[in-house]
Amino acid sequence: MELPKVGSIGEYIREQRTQAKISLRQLAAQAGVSFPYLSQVERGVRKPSAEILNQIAKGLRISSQALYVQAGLIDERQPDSDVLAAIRADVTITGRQRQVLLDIYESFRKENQAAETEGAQPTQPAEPLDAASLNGHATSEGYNLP
Amino acid sequence: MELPKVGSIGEYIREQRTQAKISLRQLAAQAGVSFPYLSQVERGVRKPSAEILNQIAKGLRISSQALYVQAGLIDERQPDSDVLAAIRADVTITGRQRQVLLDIYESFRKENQAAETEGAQPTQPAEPLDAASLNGHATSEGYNLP
DNA sequence: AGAGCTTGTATGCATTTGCAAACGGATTGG
DNA sequence: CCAATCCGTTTGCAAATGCATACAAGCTCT
Repeated sequence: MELPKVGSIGEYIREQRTQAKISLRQLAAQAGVSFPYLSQVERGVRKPSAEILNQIAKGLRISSQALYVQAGLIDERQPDSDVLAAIRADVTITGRQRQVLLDIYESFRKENQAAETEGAQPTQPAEPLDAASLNGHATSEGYNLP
Repeated sequence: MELPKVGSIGEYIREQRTQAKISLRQLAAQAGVSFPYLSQVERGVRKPSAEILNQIAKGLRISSQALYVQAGLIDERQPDSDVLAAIRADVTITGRQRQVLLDIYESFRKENQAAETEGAQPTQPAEPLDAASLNGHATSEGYNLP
């Protein structure tokens, strides 16, 4: 019951391989994996690790990420927001900074959504983004918002 | 320059975890993996599979792809989505909110860069994110919202 | 002083990966 | 006709993953 609903990774690989008109052994050689193992992978008997997947993708000349998505290793759920995805993917900031940015951005979104559904009543949110919630979550006791 | 010089994936995970100020067990619980194994992963004793990596990324609230890149499982350089561009392109926030996010993000970047070039203690900034720098840097008087 | 709680780490064990070798089945050709 | 190759599959087996359990060090109470 754990098996993915559709298009197991193996079928996808085999499809790509047959479409490329190369044999199992050839692909295995090009990918640098053993052909028996590739056979098992294609039939779903074995579940390959990411490294093997990466090598197979290289041998197939397709993008690794396409395979990862097929394998369900990347939640390619629609990026709920480009900003969120970008912040999460950013490696130049620390985890805490990331957390702060995510919190602030989400509070912005929430505030705007509330204002939308309720109607044009901008005077109401006397404290739309309260520092307390942020402080409670993040350790930094900054964010004093006049 | 793009890729931060990181020895192993484990160090990166531990760095992100400690910066997020959560314990090993907490992250393990959030990620759905056992804490002893997570310990071994962080110290490089074990090499986690992609699924575990994915769960860790989820528990760590960072993008899976960032971890895959760190682990060397994705060598194709996909332009790690630019946070600044994403914020500028976002239409669900107001102009002032946008300005706030941009300011904060850039101050983070500047702070990290200063810490990098200057100090040889990247992991031990007693208060890397201090509210004073934010407020002092803020051009507009206060981040008051709509 | 201890009990009680947390933190991270070492150990034993089922399960799995991934490979090398051996196996049947088609096709070709000498 | 039956070697000579191709093809893909099956079969053991070393090595690794990943977990549950048990362990040692640190902190806070009363």
